[in-house]
Formats: sequence, structure tokens, C-alpha cells
Amino acid sequence: MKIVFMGTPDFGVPALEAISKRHEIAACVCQPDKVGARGKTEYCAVKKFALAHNLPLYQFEKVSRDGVETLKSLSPDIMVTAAYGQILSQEVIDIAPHGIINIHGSLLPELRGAGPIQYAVLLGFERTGITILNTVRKVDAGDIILQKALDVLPYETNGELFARLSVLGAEAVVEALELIENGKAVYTPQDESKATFSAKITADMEKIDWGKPARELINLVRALNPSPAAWTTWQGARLKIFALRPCETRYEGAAGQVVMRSKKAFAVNCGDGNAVYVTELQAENAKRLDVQSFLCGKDVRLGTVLGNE
RNA sequence: CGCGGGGUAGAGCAGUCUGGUAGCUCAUCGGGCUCAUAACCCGAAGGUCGUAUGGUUCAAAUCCUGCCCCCGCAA
Repeated sequence: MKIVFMGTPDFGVPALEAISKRHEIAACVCQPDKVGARGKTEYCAVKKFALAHNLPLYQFEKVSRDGVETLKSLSPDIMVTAAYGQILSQEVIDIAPHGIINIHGSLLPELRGAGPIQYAVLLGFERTGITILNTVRKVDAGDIILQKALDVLPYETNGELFARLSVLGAEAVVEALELIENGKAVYTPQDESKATFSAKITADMEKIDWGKPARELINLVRALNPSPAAWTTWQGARLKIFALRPCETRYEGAAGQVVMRSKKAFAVNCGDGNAVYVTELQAENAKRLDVQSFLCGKDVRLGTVLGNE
């Protein structure tokens, strides 16, 4: 089939690659270039892939306004979206005979919206997956074509789960395209009563509130790993925390207080009286380190209260 | 040209302001102690201090300059 692929970050790249081996990519569409770290413009993952494989690429400011004529002229059979980042108008949805299918990182109708993978980790889901669905005007509410599930590993981070789901998404979308091409696709409506929503992670969620229960903080930290990362404060500066592990011993101490310190580790008390080991962290202007390396150069004193700024 | 921090032993850091024998913690290796340990004691090895073998100087990790790389914030 002749396919237009719309996607921006890494999530869609395995799918794009898999599709390009079996179908004709009429064009790739991704978000405009952004000013990245320290003022340098950065190309998104889909753009890099398109450039590396000589695929036609479009970056519309707003595809529903600027891209309609271009997309029509390509006359695709179907369009595929994967974390594209723009909401599509009915006019765009109607361009291809088979419409648009989306690769979504959850088992819909659970976790519709922008951050399904982060939320699966944040909420401590033990199972999640990929849904291939038909795109309609209402976000992530279209009919389901197929789903593939996987188990979330005990301390899996958002980044790790994201990578695994993007691979699973590639498998799923290839299967879905085959079903559609052969006229065998079954479109199953979602059960609206079971729909939940995953909002975008906001900046105020990134600061660790040590008053919360240990389990909740462990999930928050892994949901924000690797980016944007949860943080607390220490010695007047921001301290990013990339991994926490539960500590079986209970200690007396306030929430946020360093209640255990050895050469190789330290633990901080949480609001429910349980402590957590901080196992991976990063000081301002410094590299991300495992706790043992960190403690070689910096002294996190017993009794210090983190987040006290 | 958005603002800022940094590159010193395998790892993490101090030393740079106020130039003058290269230092700390961990890891490694050897030895010792302990019923035992995320334990302790003794000793050893390991660095042309990112780079231009750039400039200043009797002397540069330290002061000046160009370049490379890394990171934080802001977007």
C-alpha cells in the first residue's frame, strides 16, 4: 500500500522502519524542528530516519491547516500516526480511502491521551500494551483494530518500557496493515465507560514530595526516567533522582531525611514511614551516576533532609 | 550568537582565586584481623592534570587564548 507516516519521537521509528520494508512510504510527516538543548536545533527521530533513508519529509506547522493539499496530492491508501503530536482535522482524516490508523501505547480504552506509557508506570500497572486503532476526531476514541499486551517489569523505567512498546507497536501496525489490505480488519468500538485519560506530565509533578508513600515515589521516579526526571533539592541545588528501591528496614526520621548512609548507599524516609534507597542520581552540572560513584565525590550526611528548600 | 557549570589515576571529586615536589574517597593488587559484616588495619600499583607539546613566566593543573567534548537551567 501507499502510506503516509506521521510521527515525531523515537516511538514511531521501529514502526516506520517495519512499514517501509513492506509498503511504499509516500511521505513522512513530523513536527517542525525544535530549539533543543543549549540553543542548537535538533532533528526529531523520524526526521533523522527519513533523511537517512531518503524518504520524502514534510514538517507542517499545523498539518490540518498547511498540509491538506500536499497530502491529497500524494494520494495515499492509508496514513499511519505514531506519537505525531498534532490533533488532526476531519479533512485530514478523510484524505486516504482507509483513513488513518494510530499506534497507541496502552490497552485502550485505558489511558487515552498524551502520556499513556508514563502513566502506566506512574500508576504501577503490571500489564500494558499497544493498541492499533482507527483515528476519529475524538482523541484515541476510534475503533480498535488490534491489541498486543506485555508485562511491565518490576522496576522498569518509562524509557525502557517506551522502547519495548515501540517495537511491539511496529509488529502490531504491520499486522494491522496486512488485515486492512486484505479486507480482513475488524473494527471494534471501545467501551466508553471504561475509558481513562493520561494527561501530559507537568513540571510540578517532577519535584519529589517526600511526604508521599514510598511505593508512589518509586513509581513516580521511574515514570520520569530518563526524562524529564524527578528531582529534590540538596545543599541548595537541584538533585535529580533516577531510581529508587524499597528499603526493608524501617528507620526513625522525618520525611525526606537521610536515615541510612554507608559508603555504597543511602536511604531516605518517605511519608508512610518506609525508606527508599536512592540508587541513581545526578547533581546539577554533573553527570548521571550510580549512587556508589556519587558518594565517592560527595558526602550525603546522615540526618540531612532532602527537598528542604 | 539565550544563561551557566565542567573535562585532574579505572570511577567520583579536591587542588585553580593567592603559579613553586599531584591529593582525597571508592575500586584494583598484596598482606593482616574478625564467628561474621555495606566492617576494620597495613602496604602497593596506577596521572605527560581534554587539546593546540599555543601564549605569558625562572617555573603553569593553576594566569591568557583558540579548538574539541560533557552537563545543568531556560525554551
